[in-house]
Amino acid sequence: MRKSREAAAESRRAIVETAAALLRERGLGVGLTEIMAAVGMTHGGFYRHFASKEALVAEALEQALDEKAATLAPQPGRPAREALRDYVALYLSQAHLDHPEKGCPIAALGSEAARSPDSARALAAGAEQLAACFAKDLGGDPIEARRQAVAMLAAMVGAVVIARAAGDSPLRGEMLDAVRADPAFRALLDD
Amino acid sequence: MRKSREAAAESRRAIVETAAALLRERGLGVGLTEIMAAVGMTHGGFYRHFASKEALVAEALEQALDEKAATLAPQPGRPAREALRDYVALYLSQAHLDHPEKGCPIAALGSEAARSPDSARALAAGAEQLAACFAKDLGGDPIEARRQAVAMLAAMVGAVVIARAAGDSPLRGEMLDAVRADPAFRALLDD
DNA sequence: ATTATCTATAGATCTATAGATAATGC
DNA sequence: ATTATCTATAGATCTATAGATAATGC
Repeated sequence: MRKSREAAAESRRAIVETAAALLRERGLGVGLTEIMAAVGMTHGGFYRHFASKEALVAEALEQALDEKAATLAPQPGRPAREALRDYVALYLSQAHLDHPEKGCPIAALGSEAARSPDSARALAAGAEQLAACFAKDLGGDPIEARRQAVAMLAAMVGAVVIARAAGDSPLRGEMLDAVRADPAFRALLDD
Repeated sequence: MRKSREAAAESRRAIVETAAALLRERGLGVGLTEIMAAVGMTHGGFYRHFASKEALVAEALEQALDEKAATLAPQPGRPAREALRDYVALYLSQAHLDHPEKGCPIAALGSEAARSPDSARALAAGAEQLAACFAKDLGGDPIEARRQAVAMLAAMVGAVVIARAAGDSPLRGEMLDAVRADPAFRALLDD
């Protein structure tokens, strides 16, 4: 049942993509058997593509975070501040709470990832990337923009983590509202 | 090797306390065998005290969060705002980053707990409790105090989650500094 | 007699590896 | 001939339970 070189590369890509979604949905404890089954393969084939589960996890997180940062990249003819505004609005939305598998890996996996070095490194690199994009898009004094970018990232991640844990209690929506109404966020979102 | 009723109650208390620390240190994946061994018992004795692992986890998280909220309780002859200031200063400290086992369960377990209903309920109840204490201690207009309390909680949790994932990169300290320097936090911390 | 704890184990995971299979690519 | 994938399995977990043991508490 061997596949062509091209098809094998596609298998690899599918494993990373599927892992990126399943990890965010179910956590770092999700098994290789389940990931491979979701791709349509058996777990035995895994080690032709990756050295270890940890290697896959790191690659999946990196890719997911790069995709997120890419949506913040400057687009010709569109103000950077607008791209940031849309990013923040989507981040602080019910849709984001409901779909961790497509959402921010830091919010979905932050507390667990801090305990496994490779995952932590991937998340930290992503956080740094996001903070740098935020600061650039905010503009103004670079030092204050950087500080505000880092503080905004903290508030966004914390709001989504707590709101998700809140289930369907009132705190769920209140978390999003309270952060959106904070001065720095209002200035951006009301633009 | 049976123990007295009193000693059995002490065993139960020790299991909850040990679990509260180990869960925050190692995550929800920590095994009953390890928890019981840390208490000085074998895993076989566990089910005389608890119906399931999940029941222990919920109880351990509840207790840890109650302890946290208790440090915010009003003390005779001490301004509420001062208690809140100290709480926030400790929360946003290197010591808190370095000792998750004694720290905030929401920051230590937030993203994983969101996936297991009982744990999520415990964390959400704790978050609500903290938000209510914050709002009361902030004083002023109740609506705005509540909003600010919720937003501060989000920023604090997010900052600790990201800072812990950041390992020893510069982002670790920057996270704490950026949130501390945010207007609402400065107003409180500079008192 | 009751019961807190222990030993032992069932049954279900999980990561990783070994060896077989069958299709690609030379 | 090479190699992508599969089957099968080793070895190490993990939660939960069954039954034995021995000390408490009546």
